[in-house]
Amino acid sequence: MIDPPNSDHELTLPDGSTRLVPAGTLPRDVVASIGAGLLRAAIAVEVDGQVQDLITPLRRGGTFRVLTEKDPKALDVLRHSAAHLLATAVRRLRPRAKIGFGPAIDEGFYYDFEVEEPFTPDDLAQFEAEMRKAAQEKFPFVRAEVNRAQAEKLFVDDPLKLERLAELGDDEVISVYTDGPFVDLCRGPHVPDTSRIKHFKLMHTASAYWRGDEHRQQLQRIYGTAWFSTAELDAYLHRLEEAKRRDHRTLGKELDLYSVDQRVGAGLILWHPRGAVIRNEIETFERDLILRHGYELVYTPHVMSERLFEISGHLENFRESMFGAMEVEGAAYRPKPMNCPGHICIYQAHQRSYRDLPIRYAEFGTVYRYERSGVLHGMLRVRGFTQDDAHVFCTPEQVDVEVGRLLDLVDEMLRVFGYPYTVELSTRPANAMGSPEVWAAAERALARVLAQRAQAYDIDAGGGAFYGPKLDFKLIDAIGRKWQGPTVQLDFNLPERFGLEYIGADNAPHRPVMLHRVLVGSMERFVGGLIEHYAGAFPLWLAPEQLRVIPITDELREPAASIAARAKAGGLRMSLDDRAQTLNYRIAEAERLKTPYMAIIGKREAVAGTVALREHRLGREQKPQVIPVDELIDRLTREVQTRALPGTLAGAGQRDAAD
RNA sequence: GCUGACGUAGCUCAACUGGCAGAGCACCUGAUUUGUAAUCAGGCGGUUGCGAGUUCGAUUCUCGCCGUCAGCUCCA
Repeated sequence: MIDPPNSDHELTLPDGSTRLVPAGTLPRDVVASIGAGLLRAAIAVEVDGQVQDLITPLRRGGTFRVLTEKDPKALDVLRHSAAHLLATAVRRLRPRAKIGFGPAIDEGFYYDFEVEEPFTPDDLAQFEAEMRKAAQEKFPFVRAEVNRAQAEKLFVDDPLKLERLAELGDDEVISVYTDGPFVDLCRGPHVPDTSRIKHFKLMHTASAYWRGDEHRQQLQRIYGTAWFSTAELDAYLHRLEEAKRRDHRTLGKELDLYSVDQRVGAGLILWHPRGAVIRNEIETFERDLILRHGYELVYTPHVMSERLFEISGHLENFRESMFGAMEVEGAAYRPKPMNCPGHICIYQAHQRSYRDLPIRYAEFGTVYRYERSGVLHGMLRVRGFTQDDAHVFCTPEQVDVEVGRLLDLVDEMLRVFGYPYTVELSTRPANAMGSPEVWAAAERALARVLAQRAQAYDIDAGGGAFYGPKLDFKLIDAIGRKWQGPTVQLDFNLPERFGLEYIGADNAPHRPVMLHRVLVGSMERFVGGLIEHYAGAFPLWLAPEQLRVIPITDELREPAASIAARAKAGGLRMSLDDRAQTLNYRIAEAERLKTPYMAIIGKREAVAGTVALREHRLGREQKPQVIPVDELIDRLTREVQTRALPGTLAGAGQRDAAD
């Protein structure tokens, strides 16, 4: 609540007590009146849900809460101040550097500078040392509110700041913050002084467009991270290491899953046999799943006449990201960027009755999109990929049921891979087509279905596509990162453009609703994500090689070969390693490939009809498990059939840290 | 696409300011017959991403192209 100027503000403290303070009181004074210890610990305060620092005069009343280091919201304040500290250091060492923006971001902060020469890693080390010095100097962050003329004078040498200043409305408070030698046009909030910024590190430098506009100049951006404790900083750096260790590009090479080849072209994936096994298992699993869920499989061509994409509108909206046209007998053809037009044509191959609906067409459809060279990234961002695409054509009345079925399908699918997920409902954007009534009805339908199954969700207001609202599923991987997952989109546009119809019970034509949906999205991106999710140690059903049979000596080749043959007959993917190498060497190699199981055959096992089983996931400290061959095959076969996740096996030990 | 860095054997990486391109692993051959994460020896392997230029001489310097990486921008 914004109180009239000059009146008193009523503050409600967390314990329910209230205080009346004059407008313009500094939060610092309020906090001090609560306790001196609290003032020492205070980073900032939250008033009526707004974070502000201790030296910004109170302009409103409401709930009043002191933020200490324990509060996640204080972290943003720290990081924003760290950005100022960075600018302080840079300005000391590079007085001519012009300053841009320096906000807090997810795991740290950055500051943009306009300089003649790009920064080098050496520069970064110097800046960081200078930051530590400035932190020790314990400069207080001092806030001042100035008028426009004063501000223009302060930033006369900083054109980027002047540009920002010019955008501020006349009714807005212009505040500047000073820490020691550095002054910045800034809304705040900030920590009390620079000595609060202790646990930080400059990460890397990169360039960024001013205001994020690729037509404006590029600035030099320095990224850093800052935390309230060494432990948190170390944990963050450790998370980065962990992410690097799981990088699908490195593991993809080490595990021989895929490659790209300059001669083939950037962003085009070559699936090696071991990677193809994973993809094929996923496709087979999903194919069975969707057939059970009432889908029909279709196939459509990879190259289609450009006229089709004129009808669909893709050409007009996405020409820049489509592969170029090729001319065939005077007509232009293009690699398809989407599968929908093909599925629509199949729908339109017959006249449809309401009795036929819903119709659900599914295809593992390979599409090609021109992505700018700078955005390509391993398997995650490519120019050719296979979508597990499907389109549901239904009556408006069937939308609820169909969306419900999709939620079931998504849940069944994601559980198998061990991904928790969140759901986001994206609603009508400004440039939406179709009537607001239809949109509202569709959004209500989506929300209703989510509510029916008590599925929690966030709303991304205005985040829908112009042609319809959508549900986005975000996967959470093994180290807590979010990935784009399944999407379900309602489409009011394509049925209109293509003139889709069905004959209703009233014997009149009606327009069906179209649902687009993908589960994994793209096989390339999904498998890339799985590599990182599992850190290359796939669950048995996906493992390229499930079992490696290793006889200890040459004399045991025969019994080992017969065990291998039995495993193969049992449907397991296995190999026999009877090379004249030491046992240790062969185990090391199988471990390097993260082979889930090794069956080692010595004299004792050959005589007893057993194997000494070694499990990759148990790591270095493990005792071989001596079990009968039948049991081995039963156990592994069952593990494959149940698609057991690593760590969910009966009697499974802790996963090895060196996984 | 833009900015910066980079591209050397299948992989990971060396080679001071321009002066005969090297190592480990992998691979091949031979020896070793191994009890749970790399046995020993020998050998093969390169138009230094591609193409121009400067130079007596280019992995090294310059330009163009291709690709990779970190960001930015973009992602139906």
